Amino acid sequence: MMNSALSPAFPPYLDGLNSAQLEAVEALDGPVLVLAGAGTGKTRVLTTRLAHLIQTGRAFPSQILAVTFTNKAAQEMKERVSRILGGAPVEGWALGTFHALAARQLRRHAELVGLTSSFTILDPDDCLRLVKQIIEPRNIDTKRFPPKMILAMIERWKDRALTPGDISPKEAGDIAHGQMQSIYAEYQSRLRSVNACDFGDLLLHMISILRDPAHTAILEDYHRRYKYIMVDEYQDTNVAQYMWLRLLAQGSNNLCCVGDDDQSIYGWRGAEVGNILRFEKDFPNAKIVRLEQNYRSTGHILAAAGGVIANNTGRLGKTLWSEGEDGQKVRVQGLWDGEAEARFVIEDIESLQHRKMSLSQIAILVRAGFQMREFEERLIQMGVPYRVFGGPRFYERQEIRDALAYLRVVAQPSDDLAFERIVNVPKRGIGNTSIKNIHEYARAHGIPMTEAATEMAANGTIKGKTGATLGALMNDFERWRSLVSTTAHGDLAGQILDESGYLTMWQIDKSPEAQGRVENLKELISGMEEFESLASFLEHVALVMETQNAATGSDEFISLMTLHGAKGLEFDCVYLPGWEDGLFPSQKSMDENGLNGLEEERRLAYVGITRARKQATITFAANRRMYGNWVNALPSRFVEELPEDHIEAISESGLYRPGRSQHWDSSGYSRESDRGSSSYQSSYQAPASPPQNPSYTKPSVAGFQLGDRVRHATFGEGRVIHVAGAKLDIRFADGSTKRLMDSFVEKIN
DNA sequence: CGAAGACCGCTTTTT
DNA sequence: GCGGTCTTCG
Repeated sequence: MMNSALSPAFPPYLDGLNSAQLEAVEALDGPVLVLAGAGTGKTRVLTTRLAHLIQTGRAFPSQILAVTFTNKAAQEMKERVSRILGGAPVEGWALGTFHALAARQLRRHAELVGLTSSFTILDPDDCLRLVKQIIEPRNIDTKRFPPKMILAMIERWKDRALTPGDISPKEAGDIAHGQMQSIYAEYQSRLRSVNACDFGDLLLHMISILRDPAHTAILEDYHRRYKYIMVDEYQDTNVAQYMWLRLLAQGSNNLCCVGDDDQSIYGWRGAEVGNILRFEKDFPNAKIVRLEQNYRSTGHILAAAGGVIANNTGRLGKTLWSEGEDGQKVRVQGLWDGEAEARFVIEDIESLQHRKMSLSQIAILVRAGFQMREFEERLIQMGVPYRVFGGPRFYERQEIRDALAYLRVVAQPSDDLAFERIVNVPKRGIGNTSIKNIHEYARAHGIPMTEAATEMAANGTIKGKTGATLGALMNDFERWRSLVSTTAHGDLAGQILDESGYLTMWQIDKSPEAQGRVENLKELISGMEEFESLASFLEHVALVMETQNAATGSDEFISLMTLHGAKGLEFDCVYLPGWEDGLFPSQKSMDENGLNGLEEERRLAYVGITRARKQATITFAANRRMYGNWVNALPSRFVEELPEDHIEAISESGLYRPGRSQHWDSSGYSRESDRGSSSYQSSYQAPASPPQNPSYTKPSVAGFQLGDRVRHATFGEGRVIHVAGAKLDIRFADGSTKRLMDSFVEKIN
């Protein structure tokens, strides 16, 4: 389409958009829903539209509210928009995650919900501790109703914007012996009393402020401020997020939501596909734009994915098409067991590698984390560099959370949860009994635990050595607090960790990971320096939980991650193992959520297949070891749903399942020959025989052994002193010990 | 108070 | 089969 011919003033950034994309970009006024299928240029539309708003003078950046789900997405949007606009960063707009934006608003109005503007945002760990405290005196059967379940229930209520007052006995059910409503109410009041919020509260409190008739001026102010609102991944919004958006959008009515109902995979954490399905009803006269031209995948891949997702009901309906080649059919392979599956996949990857395929273009996408181990072992054994995505994040590490707890107690003396976390870390002889006493004293007097501890140490309620230690610690906190305004917070943090003995605790620790923890703490401190204040740093950590990835040497590694983690990413070659009923679709999902659960699993299958640009390979195993037991499995029903014309069985062997239509069984298995005689084949000739060794042999440290000399791109030469799976502890020439992924080091002689 | 053994239970995860 | 949590004992 000759866009540039239409008008001489046609901005260059609109060049190359297809007609649907252009329509979405140019529909600036009124409610707009952009239904963007996988690989249809969603981000491009979003960023171009933002740039267009600014470029045409429709809005100043400060009049735009742009919402994403993850910090990563926000970051990407920021960069791409400024690139379109010529490189200068866009200043003054409200671009961020739901939580970051709501937090910013809530700091302005915190008093209206009984908080101060310096409220703490608790991490899930603290929230859980709070729940435990609340249910402890209530005689609740924690076997039947574990704290996690109770917290999850509260979170789901918050996702739906329900406050304790909204919980009917029917809604609460007989969970926790009918005490859920009162537990929730107590949870909220305890949060308030420590001047804290959980993530859900950020939106919940803002909603209650924005819809309070007593504060219409606040809502009107936001209406004046935000002329245009844009939302990414709308299919993942929960009710609370929807309500918040809706309140803010009432002013201008210029709301543009982008999403794909077929990629809604977060229902289990409160996302409401209904939000996107109902958009037209919620926003009358909404313009709907469908992006259906796919620029990512080949025809066969699209058709295979389309065939699977077509089995879902209640879709808005899109059909992806592509101008590209049909490409290679989706390959389907049954294997004997999980080990064979891993062997098959890795050997296939090696053959790709020999054909000069970049490892960075290959991904293995699993349904659940436990599937990764088998692949990791095999990858190590074969020496294929890989990286696991979605492991524990920086902020989740124990030492980081402990350090943050120290800082929180300093910055926020009423933060009881932080206080409890570190009062006896390192061990100071202030045990559970003392903590309980402090807790009771604090509750009885209506004061924070820090204050209670100070009093109790001073007035002799806690005597002897414990009292003295506690008194000294409280003095330390007082002293650190007095330094906040005069000391650079990075230095202060270093001082606190040092003087509290926390750093020493790890320095003298002999375990292999202790060294790494010390490094992490140093990284934390150096990372603080770029923040204005201790408070703004703590805010950042609470909301932005990403690790700045340390240098990883080369980017030549394959990616191993869950299907959930792969959303939004793309690779030339994608392996989708474990397509077995019960594992994928997950039995639990189907048991708990019935048809909805199954359909969400199917969307996950759709997401998985559509990650592939050129080649998708689906595998399933007849036998799998789960929780130490061998179970035999049937191929996933999603395998059956793959349209025959677009798939190819790789070999006839290993296909069992008598009595089911084995449409791939007799079809082509031409790839057999060009793979050559692989060792794995023989094991499948006789699928009736069980594996000789059910507890498969653990590869004894693939490439690396104790004492091996290795070289790392950054750290130089060293020696392997410990091996834990893929992780090696290496002592380097400078005397330091580091725990590294084996794929980042090279063996030397 | 804290270390050591028994016991359960177990998908996905961002903020 | 592993890891987190609870219980028991010194």
